[in-house]
Amino acid sequence: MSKPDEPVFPGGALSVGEVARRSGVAVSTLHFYEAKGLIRSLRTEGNQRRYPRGILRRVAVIKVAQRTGIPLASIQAALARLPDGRAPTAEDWAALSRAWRAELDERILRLTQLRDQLDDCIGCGCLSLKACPLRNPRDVLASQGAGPRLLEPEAG
Amino acid sequence: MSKPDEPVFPGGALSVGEVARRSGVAVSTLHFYEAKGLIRSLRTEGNQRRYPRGILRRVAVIKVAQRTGIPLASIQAALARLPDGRAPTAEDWAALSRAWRAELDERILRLTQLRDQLDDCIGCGCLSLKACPLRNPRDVLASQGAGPRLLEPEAG
DNA sequence: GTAGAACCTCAACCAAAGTTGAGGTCAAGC
DNA sequence: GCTTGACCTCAACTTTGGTTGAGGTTCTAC
Repeated sequence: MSKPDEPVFPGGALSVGEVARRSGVAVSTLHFYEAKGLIRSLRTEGNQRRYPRGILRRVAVIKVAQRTGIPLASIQAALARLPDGRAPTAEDWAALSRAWRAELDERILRLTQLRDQLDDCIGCGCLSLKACPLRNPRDVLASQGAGPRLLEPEAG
Repeated sequence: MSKPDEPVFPGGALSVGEVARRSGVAVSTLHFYEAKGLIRSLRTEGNQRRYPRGILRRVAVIKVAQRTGIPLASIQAALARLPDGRAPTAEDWAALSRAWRAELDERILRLTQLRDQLDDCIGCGCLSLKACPLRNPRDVLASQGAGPRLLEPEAG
């Protein structure tokens, strides 16, 4: 409360330290995000980063997307599709949110299916049974043709 | 179908290649799991791995746990608590499943909360607002004391 | 009795998402 | 005008969950 205010830069720009403090991400992470193309900065004459106020929203969006389980590379790709010249509008952000909500739905659905299957298995101890859908997709499902699967797609 | 059957080893033991084929994980992954203490093998006189049949269930359990998002180290710890001498019973596995089901519930719950918040935000574009719970935990929530949080705990 | 498949170990490499540290610069207060 | 904190770059390191490759051995089948 009695601490001196943060320095106010021309145009309301924020230093990297301020962005770190206010967004809750480390300075090194902001550097890292910049290297990955997730954020950009202007530089002072002395080569220090300055961010427009919109950076806080952008970082917040990145963190939300990360919490949904989306990898940074995908977040970067999505952010890259935002309008280039002007600041993004509420609708721009909302469109991103809708897309990510769909991915989140997908993840929740898959985890829920897994949970339900696990429930079934708890009752019967069926991880020991050949027929258990959780047990062994290659052994059981693979031999039943290429139809829809109960499980998450395999990583490979 | 016309392929020769897999070799049958004494006691129904399985070679690493068979386990890989039947469980859907790579041979290198089985080596890796063994190095991490998730599975064990007996060795032939020629130093080749042989697994008891129960290995397929064990690997299946590992994969299920991984799908719920549990890291290998935790899976290893959980498996280490299984009875040492005898083969695990259905109830042993069911106990594991119950524990992991609880973790899965937790993950689903957090993702669902996140989704609901995202829903709210889609309507109002509120990632731009100071008050948005998704936006900036440090800026908003942190200043409200150490009470329960709406969001997932921060990684750091 | 030998070809070739399957196996062995060990080390190096990969990707993601950062963190840490060295060595040096910038900026603000006294 | 100097000290101190904030900042800069770049390289190396971390963890998780593996994969890849080199160089060598074992097994199975003809």
